[in-house]
Amino acid sequence: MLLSKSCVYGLRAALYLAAKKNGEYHSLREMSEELEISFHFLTKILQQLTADGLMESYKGPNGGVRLSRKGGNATLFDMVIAIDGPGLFTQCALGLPGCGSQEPCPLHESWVDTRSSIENMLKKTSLTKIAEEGKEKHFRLTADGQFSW
Amino acid sequence: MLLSKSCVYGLRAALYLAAKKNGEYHSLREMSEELEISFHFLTKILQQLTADGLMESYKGPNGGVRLSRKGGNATLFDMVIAIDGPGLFTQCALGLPGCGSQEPCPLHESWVDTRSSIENMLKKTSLTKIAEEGKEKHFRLTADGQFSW
DNA sequence: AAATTAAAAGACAAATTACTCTTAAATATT
DNA sequence: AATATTTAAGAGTAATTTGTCTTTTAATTT
Ligand code: SF4
Ligand code: SF4
Repeated sequence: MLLSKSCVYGLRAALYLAAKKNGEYHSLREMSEELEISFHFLTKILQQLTADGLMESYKGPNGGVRLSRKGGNATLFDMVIAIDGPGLFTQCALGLPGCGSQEPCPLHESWVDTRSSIENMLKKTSLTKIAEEGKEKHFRLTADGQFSW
Repeated sequence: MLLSKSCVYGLRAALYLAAKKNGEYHSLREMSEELEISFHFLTKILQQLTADGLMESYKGPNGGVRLSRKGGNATLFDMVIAIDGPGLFTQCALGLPGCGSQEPCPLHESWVDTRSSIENMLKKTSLTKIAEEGKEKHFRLTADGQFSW
């Protein structure tokens, strides 16, 4: 798997918030139900994202989470880094330490190419752009496609 | 992580055998020591590859494993499929079922592109080609670079 | 035939990832 | 002030991946 489940859930939640745009707080309960993600698990994941400054939260009635300024301008890459860390973009095809820093292997060139094609794709894709396209084209965020933007 | 550890170990072992080329059997003990992979774990992994017809094994003194005809002509893609299964090439960026078969999301196009760039890279890279280049250029198969072709 | 070598198979253990539950802290409403 | 709402934090459980150990099976050597 390219991305961990935590990461995928985090992305879905971030897209959810980006689509609602207006900087309102949305409760985790609401999000977990609409996105069909375990409430407590989602809580954990979004805690990471708020700790990382990509989201901000507010406690109490009508509280919830929303994208921070930083989060609103973020790309998929930023989200992936915040949750899965940089491993995907630094680690080596053969699991050897120090990719590229020592004598390379024949895989190196092709590997580094595809690795940065992943990286570039994630970097050029901003949350808000995706969310807008998502609303236009009615893409789904849930397995059953029941989620409406 | 793109590839599981099992998969990475399997690839290293396959490259090892491809580099030795002459269709001799190599014992798992020898390979596990040279490649610095746990003997028993490597055994399990290569059992999968022999079950899949990519390698063949021989018991008893001077026994071991070697690449089968099929394995000798295999690409990295074949190895990955045999160990990690097709998930990497079929699963979706957002973890939704049925990628592309239902209404797509805005991620779909970029996602499918990078996904097939991974796939193409693995498909165009044959084990034996890599092993030859590896010997020429003295690339490393182990963390410490001590392994010699 | 007996002993040795090496893979196959299966049970087991540790580590990581995925997920759940409970309690605490902050904010709002009454 | 008391109660309700909602996130934070932490402990605990389940599942998967990773790694180990033991026994069995096939082949060779003596
Ligand atoms: S050269 Fe190949 S083996 Fe060496 S670090 Fe880069 S990808 Fe890994
Ligand atoms: S369109 Fe997007 S969400 Fe839908 S299956 Fe393809 S990658 Fe996944």
